[in-house]
Amino acid sequence: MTLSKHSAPAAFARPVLVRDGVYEHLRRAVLDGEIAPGERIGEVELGERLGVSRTPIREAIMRLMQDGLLVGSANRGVRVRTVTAQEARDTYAVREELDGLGAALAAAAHTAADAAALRAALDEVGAARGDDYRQQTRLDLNFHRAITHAAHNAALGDLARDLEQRVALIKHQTRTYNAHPDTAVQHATILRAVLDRDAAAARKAARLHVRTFGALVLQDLVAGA
Amino acid sequence: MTLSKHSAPAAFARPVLVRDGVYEHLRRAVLDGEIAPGERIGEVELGERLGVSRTPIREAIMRLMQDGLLVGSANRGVRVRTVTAQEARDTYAVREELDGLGAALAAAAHTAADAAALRAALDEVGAARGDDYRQQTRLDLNFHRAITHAAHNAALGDLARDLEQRVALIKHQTRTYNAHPDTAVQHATILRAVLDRDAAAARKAARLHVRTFGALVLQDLVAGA
DNA sequence: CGCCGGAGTATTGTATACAATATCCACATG
DNA sequence: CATGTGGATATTGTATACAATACTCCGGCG
Repeated sequence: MTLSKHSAPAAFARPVLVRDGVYEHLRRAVLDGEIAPGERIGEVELGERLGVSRTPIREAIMRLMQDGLLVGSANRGVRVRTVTAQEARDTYAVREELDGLGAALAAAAHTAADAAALRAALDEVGAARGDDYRQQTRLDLNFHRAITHAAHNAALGDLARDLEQRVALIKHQTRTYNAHPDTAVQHATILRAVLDRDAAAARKAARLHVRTFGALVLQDLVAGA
Repeated sequence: MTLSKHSAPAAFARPVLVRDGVYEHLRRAVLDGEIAPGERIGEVELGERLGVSRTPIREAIMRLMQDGLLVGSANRGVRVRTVTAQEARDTYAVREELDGLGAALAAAAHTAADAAALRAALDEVGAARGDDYRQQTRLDLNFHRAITHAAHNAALGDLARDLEQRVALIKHQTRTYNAHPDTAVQHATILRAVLDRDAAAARKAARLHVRTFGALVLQDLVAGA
C-alpha cells in the first residue's frame, strides 16, 4: 500500500508538536521494553509506521540520545542502549545516593497530596500481577517517581528521572523482575518513614532498598551475560 | 551579501558531523556566558553565521534543551535558560550530595594519572587571574570535572556534567565570581583527602565546599534579582 | 576455500521547500 | 486615548530533495 503517507490520522496521541509525540512514543517503547536493548531503529520505517516525516523523528532521537536511552555512531543509525555490568554497578551506586536524598527531602517537604499519591502508588505495586515483569517494572518506577516528586526539588527530579530510565533499561536486559521477598517490606518502610517525616530513616530505608535490588539485578545481569 | 551560504569554510571546528560542531559551539557559548541567560537564539541567524543550514542547528538545539541549557516553547523559539533562586537552591542541594559521592569515589578509585591531572587542574585554578570571572568559572569547573573523572563512575560523570553546566548558568546570571577567601583552602583540603585515599574526609570536604559556594552564589542571585 | 574489491543499494546527514503559528504594526472603534 | 482587530511579516515546525557514507553481495584472485 503506497497511499499517502502523511494524511492518515496520527498513529499516536499527538500533542502540540509532532516531535513531542514521537519522543514520548519512542521513550515509552524503550522503557516498556518493546524495543529491546541493542535493537536498531530505522528512521524511515519508524516514520512510515507513525505517519510522519523523518524530521521530527530525528529530533526526537536526538533528545533520546541525550537522555542516554539511545546510542548512535555517525552514519550508522541508532540503537537502544545496552548497559554493561560495570555501568549498571555505577548507576546503582549513584542511585543509592540520589534516592536516599530524595526520600530524605520527601520526608521533610511532602504535602498531603503527595502523601495520598505515595499511598496510591504503593497500593498499585502491591496489587500488580506477579508474572508481568513489565507492569511491575512500571509500577515500581511509579512509586519511586512519586517519592522524588514529593521531594519538591526540580534538579533532583531531573537527575532521578535519568537514572530511573537507565535502571529500566538494565531490567529489560535481564528480562526478570526480581520479586525479592523483602520488596513489600522495604517499600512500606520507606513510605512510613517519609510519612512520619523522619528524614534520616527515610534515607536509610531508600538506600537499603536500592542496594538490595541493585545487587539482585546485577546478579542476573552477569548471569545472563 | 547574498553569496552562497553553504560554501564558506566552516566558522567553527568541524568534527565528523556538522550537528556535533554546532552543539559544541553553542554549548560553549552558553557555558562561557557569551549568550546571556534569557537571550533568544534565532535559527536562521545562527545558521548564517555558522554557514550551515537549519537542520543541524535544530538537532543541536534539541540536545541542548535536553541538557537543560536551553528552554523553548512551541513555535516561539528557544532561549538560554534562566534559573530561579529556588532552582539554584535545589541544584546546589543535589550537587552537594553528588560531589560528595564523587570525591569519596575518587579517593578510592583514582589512578596515578588522575592524581597528576588533579594537581594540574588545581594549579591552574591558583594561577587564574582574579578579575576574569569567566576564566575562573571554567577552571573551577575543570577541577571539579577532574575529581568526578577520577571517580571512574560513568553514571556519576554524566549527572555531574549536567549539574556543573547548570551551576555555570547560575554563575553567569549573577555575573560574579566569588573569590571567597576559603576557596583555595577548601580545594586543597579536598585534593589532599582524595590523594590520601581518605574517602570520608574527601566527601566531607567536597560537601562543605559546595555548601559554602552555594550559599555565596545564592546570595548574589537573590541580591541581583 | 577464504579473502579482497567494487558496483549497487540502503540509510543516514544536510539542505531546502512548504506549512502553520506567532509577532508586529497600522488603523479603526469605543 | 485605550483597545482590539486585521493583515503583513518573521520565525518556527514539518516535509521532501539531495548528498555522502556505510552496508551487501557477488565475482575474482591468491
